[in-house]
Amino acid sequence: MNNPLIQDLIDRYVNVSFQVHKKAESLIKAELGNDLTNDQHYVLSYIRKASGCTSTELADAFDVNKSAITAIISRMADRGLIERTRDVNDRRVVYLTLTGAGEELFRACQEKVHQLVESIITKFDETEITTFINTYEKLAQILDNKKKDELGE
Amino acid sequence: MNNPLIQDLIDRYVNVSFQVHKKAESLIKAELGNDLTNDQHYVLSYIRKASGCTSTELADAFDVNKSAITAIISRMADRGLIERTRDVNDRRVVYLTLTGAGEELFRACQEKVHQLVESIITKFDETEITTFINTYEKLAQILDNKKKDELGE
DNA sequence: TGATATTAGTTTAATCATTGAACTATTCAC
DNA sequence: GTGAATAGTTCAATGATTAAACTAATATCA
Repeated sequence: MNNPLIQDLIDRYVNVSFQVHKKAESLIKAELGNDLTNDQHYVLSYIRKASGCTSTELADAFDVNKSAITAIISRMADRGLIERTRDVNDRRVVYLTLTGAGEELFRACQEKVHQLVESIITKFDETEITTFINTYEKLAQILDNKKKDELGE
Repeated sequence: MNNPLIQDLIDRYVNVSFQVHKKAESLIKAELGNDLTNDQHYVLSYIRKASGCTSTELADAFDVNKSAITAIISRMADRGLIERTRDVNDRRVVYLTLTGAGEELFRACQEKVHQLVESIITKFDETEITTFINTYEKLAQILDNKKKDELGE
């Protein structure tokens, strides 16, 4: 297609998503300091919500190789933030949970991240931000389907 | 603040931005294949628009240490994608430009990325996507100011 | 003018993230 | 009960990142 309007939207989207992504990561990283990398923060966040999840599930959610997850989990397990427990019935499976220390560190980091996000989104009026997040969530859904389509083919 | 509505928006935003970011990176990565990493694609894209820019400028735009840029540029210069030219008047400064090969590779990759983005944004109606991008751009601006504020303090 | 600051960029050592391939151990299927 | 599939790990290689020390060039200003 050669609709110039669409081309312009694509350009703007590619540009802005790249910029926001870089800057947001950087601001979050500043909040996390030396306690957690951004990836580790994501992983803690995921396990906290889905306590007892598996590496395979994480690899799916994060769209990475299972060995990448093994590496991240190992680093955090070494620091006593995450615990691995083998399933008694299917001994191939390993369940992931936060330790007390993991929970505590996550809460402290999440507090900072929420304050950061709050300081940002309160610069929008409520309708604007709600509309934005709605579309954003729709986009997440579309990307998810896109992924599944590709695997299905 | 304890406004539960805001808290909900923050939760939704943190979640969705994380998801979209992961999935989008992954889809773009699939398009780029073994030709370029996502970061390298960003760098080519930047230099193409700002031909003759410096490492310092890139480090600013990408919010990373200058040595990170040196490393990325070096890898791509080794592959003949980017050229470094010293300023004649201020011999500390190095200007970055794409080589012919860099230009060509970028165009091929950009073509694929644009097709991907087009297949996604055409699932929204035009008003929706325009509104979304407008807010997104406003967000980019706010993040940028936030960054400058922090440096200023 | 000349000593000192600053600036642009690189190098180095260390760490984290990622992949693909080979591997272990377990369970499933027939 | 043998062969295929599954969950997870290990290993080797590569890329990205940082902080600190460094080189080389330019700016400052006494």
